[in-house]
Amino acid sequence: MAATTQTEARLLVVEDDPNILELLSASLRFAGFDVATATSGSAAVSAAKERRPDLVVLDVMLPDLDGFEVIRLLREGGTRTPVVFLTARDATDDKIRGLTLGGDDYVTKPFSLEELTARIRAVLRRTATGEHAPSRLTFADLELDEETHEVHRAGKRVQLSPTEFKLLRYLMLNANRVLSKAQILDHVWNYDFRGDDNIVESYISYLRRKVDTTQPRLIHTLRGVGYVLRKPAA
Amino acid sequence: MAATTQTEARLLVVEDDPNILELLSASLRFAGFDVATATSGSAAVSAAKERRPDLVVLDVMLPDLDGFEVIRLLREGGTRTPVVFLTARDATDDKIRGLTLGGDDYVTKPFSLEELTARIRAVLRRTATGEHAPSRLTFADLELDEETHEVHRAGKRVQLSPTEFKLLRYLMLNANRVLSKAQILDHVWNYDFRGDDNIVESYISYLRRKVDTTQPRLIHTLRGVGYVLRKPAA
DNA sequence: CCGGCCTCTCAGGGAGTTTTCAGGGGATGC
DNA sequence: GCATCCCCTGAAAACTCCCTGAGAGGCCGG
Repeated sequence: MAATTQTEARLLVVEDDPNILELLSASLRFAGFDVATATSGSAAVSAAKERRPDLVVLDVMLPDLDGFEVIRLLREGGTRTPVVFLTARDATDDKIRGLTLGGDDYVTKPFSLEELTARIRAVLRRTATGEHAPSRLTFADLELDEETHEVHRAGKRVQLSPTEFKLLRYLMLNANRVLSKAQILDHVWNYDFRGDDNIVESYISYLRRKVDTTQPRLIHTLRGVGYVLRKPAA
Repeated sequence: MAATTQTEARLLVVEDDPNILELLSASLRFAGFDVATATSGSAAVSAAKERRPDLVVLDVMLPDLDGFEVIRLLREGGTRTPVVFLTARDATDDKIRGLTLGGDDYVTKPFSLEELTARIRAVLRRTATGEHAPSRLTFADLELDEETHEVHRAGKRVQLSPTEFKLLRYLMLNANRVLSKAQILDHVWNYDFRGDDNIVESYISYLRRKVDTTQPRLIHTLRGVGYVLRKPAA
């Protein structure tokens, strides 16, 4: 995905399912993060002590220690590394609650990569030394605020559904880059989605109606290739 | 979540239960306080002498000295640091009673973070040099007074139950920020609450009926995301 | 001990959102 | 010009999430 120049934050991704781990590390690397991995709780603890990551992406269910244990061990060591947990959908787990207190966050499986990277960015933003890193993306006269979930086109506020919002954010993070429908599906939709490409066309259509009715048009179709967000050629 | 920029007051949190200590220090830090911790009465005394905190959050039940002893030792040393005590629910202890006289306060376990931070703010406000820091929150034509517990909408007095009041205060402290139901649950409800999200929906519904019946509507639902207190789109 | 307020749960209904499907139209290539 | 492929979009089905009324249970004050 995005060479969104993530200022090279160091991540530690902890996940025992090799498929998901591969998916995560590949796409987070591509998003510009410096990624290390671990497949068990104990390995995670030592890796974290050694590499001192800026943030840990941590599956709650691990073969040996569970995610909370891992964090407890790390924090006993005095490190206050922020965490984004990965949890099962139905996890009404007591411990999950309380996570939003210390600036940590969580994402429920199955998630979309857009969702996960957005949470990671948000947590890093909050814990960044310089107080308020901007949570606002802009492109031409388009503005999207990740914190307030507000979108403006040419100064006018636009209401978007969750999927529309994620799609637009993905386009904006990758402005001027052509994105295939498969690519969009892989990033914006949950990784277990098994529908067809047409849904991307549908959502592009919705987005155009809501944010691309004024000149100049910003969302362009490249027939047989994909879509791209860009200003028309000069 | 509250980057409510707490003017960086220095706190000393004294609590022997590691889970609660972690909960407290993480969230108070995140609320903008400069937090130091201690897990015993004697450690608390020396930490307080060394760091000179603006306020001490002090569990009454400690392994060595009890909270009152700690305070006695400190005050013998001439320091007049304000305190917020943490006590068990049933502590009908006489000593607790006298606390509110000296400008100190107490919160009974299990508490909500909203409750605790509100008490801390109130005590700091009272002991602040500049006499009366404002205890009134306002947003649009909504007014909430933390001291008198009065709420007005468009100049008209509104009666709220305790939970409704805490929820509204939390929304107002975080105006224009989107709050998920999980986040609201974490902050407004006691930390041992084990119910589901629906209770937040219920209380939002109560609040709307009491304070959001007039135009413009201020409490908005962001489907699939959370709630936000804000003025309608420009 | 009774009544009233408050908290919390449950479930039905409704509104908004996601997904699918199919027809039509424009672009592309022959 | 014609056939084909790809994309666009309206419509509707399927689904999810949210709102709210009703009521149980607890707590407090009378």
